[in-house]
Amino acid sequence: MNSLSKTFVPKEIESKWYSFWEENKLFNAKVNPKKKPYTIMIPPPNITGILTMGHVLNNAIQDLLIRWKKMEGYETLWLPGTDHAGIATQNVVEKSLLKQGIKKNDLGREKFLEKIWEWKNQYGGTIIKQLRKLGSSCDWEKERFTMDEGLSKAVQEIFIRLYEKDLIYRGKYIVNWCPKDQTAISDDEVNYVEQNGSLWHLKYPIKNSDEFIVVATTRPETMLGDTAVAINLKDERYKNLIGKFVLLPIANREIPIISDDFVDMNFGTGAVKVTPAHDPNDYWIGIRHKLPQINIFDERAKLNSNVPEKYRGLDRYECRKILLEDLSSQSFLLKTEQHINKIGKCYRCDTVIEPYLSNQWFVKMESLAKEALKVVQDGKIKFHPERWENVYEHWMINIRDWCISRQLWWGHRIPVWYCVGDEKCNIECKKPIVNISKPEKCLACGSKNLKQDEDVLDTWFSSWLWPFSTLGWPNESEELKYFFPTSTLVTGPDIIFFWVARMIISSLETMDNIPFKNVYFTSIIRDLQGRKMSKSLGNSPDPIDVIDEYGADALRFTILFLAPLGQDVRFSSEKCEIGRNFANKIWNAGRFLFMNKENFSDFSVKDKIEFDYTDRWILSKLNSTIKNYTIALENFEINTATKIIYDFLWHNFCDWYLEMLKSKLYSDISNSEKIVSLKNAMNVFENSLQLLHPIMPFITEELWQNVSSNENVKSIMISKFPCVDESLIDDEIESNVFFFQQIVDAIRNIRGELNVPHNSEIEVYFRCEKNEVEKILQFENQIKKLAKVNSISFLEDGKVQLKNVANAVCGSVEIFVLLEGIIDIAKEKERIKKEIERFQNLFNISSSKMENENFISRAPKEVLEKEKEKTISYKDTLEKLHHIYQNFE
RNA sequence: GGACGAUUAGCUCAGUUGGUUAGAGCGUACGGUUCACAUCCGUAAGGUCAAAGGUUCAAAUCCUUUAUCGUCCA
Repeated sequence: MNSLSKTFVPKEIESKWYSFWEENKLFNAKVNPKKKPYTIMIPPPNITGILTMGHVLNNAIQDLLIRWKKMEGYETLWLPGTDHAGIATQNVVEKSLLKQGIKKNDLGREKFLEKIWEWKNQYGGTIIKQLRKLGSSCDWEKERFTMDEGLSKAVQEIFIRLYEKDLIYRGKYIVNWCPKDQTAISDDEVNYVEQNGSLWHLKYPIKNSDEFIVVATTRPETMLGDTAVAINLKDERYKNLIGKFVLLPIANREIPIISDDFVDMNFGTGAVKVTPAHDPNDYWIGIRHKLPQINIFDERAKLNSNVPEKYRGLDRYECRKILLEDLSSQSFLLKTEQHINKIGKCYRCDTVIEPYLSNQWFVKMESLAKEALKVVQDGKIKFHPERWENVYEHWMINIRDWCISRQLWWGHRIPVWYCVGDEKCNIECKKPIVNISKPEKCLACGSKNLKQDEDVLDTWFSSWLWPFSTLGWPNESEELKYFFPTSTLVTGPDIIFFWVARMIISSLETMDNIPFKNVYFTSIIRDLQGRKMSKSLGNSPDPIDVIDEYGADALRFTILFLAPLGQDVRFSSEKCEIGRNFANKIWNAGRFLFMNKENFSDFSVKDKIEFDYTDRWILSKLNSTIKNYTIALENFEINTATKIIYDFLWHNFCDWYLEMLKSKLYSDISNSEKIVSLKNAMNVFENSLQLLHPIMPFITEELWQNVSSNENVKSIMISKFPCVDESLIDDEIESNVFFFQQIVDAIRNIRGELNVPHNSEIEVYFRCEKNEVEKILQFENQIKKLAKVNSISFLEDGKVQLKNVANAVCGSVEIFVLLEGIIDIAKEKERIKKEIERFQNLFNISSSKMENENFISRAPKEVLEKEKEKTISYKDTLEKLHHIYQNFE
């Protein structure tokens, strides 16, 4: 192993090992009754998407879980795939065709879909390719797409099942309608912009009275479609009007005065006109109060026949102008206020969108939600962090029906046919025919003139089946039986309603089982200013660039290190230095071990040699690390786990253990003794690499291949995950080594503070109890090596007064560092004085507690005992420091 | 308006059920390149834990209020 370069170069090994894993089929999962399954379904990214930092975090966590569970002996399946993203994909392709001068409508539905498939086949796999760069151990042979044949079948199947159970229906729904493009658009496609507008106050006369109620509106023209006036029940001004009627001006209709919590008493006059057909909020008020919905526009937003003749055919803004004049002349317009409001515009053509009622398909959610709520409340499904359960509950309790139809071409076409019919048609022909394929004829009139519903289903209507449709449902495959329910879902909290909740619902409905046992909600990645990373801001680093610069391991490590459970994380690519430096550190620790191993031509040991305290110490530390690391992972405390292994490798293994090992390797002990320690070092290193592998797969594989103790196992991926050996956790050894470390720290502190040159070795004297002499001597060589000391001596109590020394007190041990000629007495005096102040402070705090009777009577015994010891120790240290200080006088 | 979260060193963040001398990484200052690593090693400075009350022998941690920021819902 002399080929290891001085610094770790990720590029040289990443693709090599990824191919190795794939060629050896280490990512592939099989039904294996001898093993327990562990399954993760990837949240399918959008085929138009490219890898973002959010994906990096999300997939690093999934890969960590999969690799860890695989090493623990589970049959792991991480199933990858993508979703077809109806709106996004259709828009992308539509735009690119427009650049070539081709319009969607000129092509027609079938040709356009062909174009989308072409696009999908060419570009749709981008993100999947990028995931490999990260090291993701997905089972690529099982990759799925939401518009695959099998998954499409699942969509049709669930639609029909729910329809037959009367859980799917067709109804009116208010959508964002673009009057220019004449299509509904999704909420995401509406841009809300602030505009200077007006707030018009209109007087509505109350029936059988001379009084008026004044409503304030930003859209007076919609009054022609008003079906109520709403006020807040708590509003004293209007309380007595509830249940009365007003006579709607111009339209001359009677409409009721109702009360609804939605009404903001402080906005406008506190009374609002309700137009259920033309405002989303009013729509819901209308639903709650069973109000009629009067649509006053046609699809071009011109007034239709539901308004008085005078206004028919007018554009909505033209109508507003004329109507305001009429209201004014008839004294219904009380006043006009300046008002800034937000209006929605079509992101494509900038036309003001019109909330518009249209025919849509819905899923009845109420009955479905009940059990889905229960499985989370009962703890069958656990959320991490838990607090998202509240959000989930709130949504489930206040659930609304789900509008699943979309006016698009790209997606699963709704499996519904309508009889277009002929002269024989009757009422029954109007009933939709729900069927996977086109029925031969209308069941009512026998006509063969049938037309499929033009709309497609919401993309979420296919992804809510993802945990089981990907395994073959509705077919009862062996894989479905074995891998379902899945183990953990890793996703963002922003899609808890869109996706997580709906998967739980669909799974309970079709599989009669939960879809996953745990849900891990990831952090949101922000930039350094705390802004969400987004394409339009351009503040999102391209993870592929980051991988090229720092390496995939470094990126994975850094993002997991920075992202605590449930908190957002501020990221910039420079932070990957944390991971890169750590990788380099491990790399060099490996180099050190391999280089030293090569110094021995025969690496076997014949004599029976026991481990010394340094070896037992690192084994003790290793085992508590294994224990804490595993507990952290089991609790989904991933950044805690990351910190634990970082701290162990860097600060225990490298900083102390390897340094102590050096002093042995360069001493005159026997080769066998050296080899025993070196072998132990390699064993501990191997275990550390295995712990770290799920986080940093590439570098650990590369190093493990050189350190592996088992030649029958070809990859660290399938080596056995370290298991804690409690018998090796040794408190006594740990406290002894801690004692030694404190001594070394104290001497180093003196060296550092007094600027003793690195290469000048120093003489050190100790003054301590007899039993501690032995203890210190045990560490003699290590102290010499780690604190750069050339001689160690002991002073008998009170016998010698040393001048020209720097002093330290370390528990009951006094340390004197001989610094003839170097030491500045005044400076040293100052240093000791500071120490005295520090300990005096500690002593005061501690002793005042011990003087507090309440503390003594009420604090638990252990706390009391500990405090007592502290007081004694501080007092002892203080006395020694005072003594030293007096020596200067 | 409601719900949830955040506020700890110059910066980014840890801190489990109340009891440690409140930690880490980066940055800063000083010293270091013969023997794994300058992507490194050693040392140090830096905090009235957002504010005010309260509970307790004991509060960064629990409770109340306030402020600022953020997310979701309406």
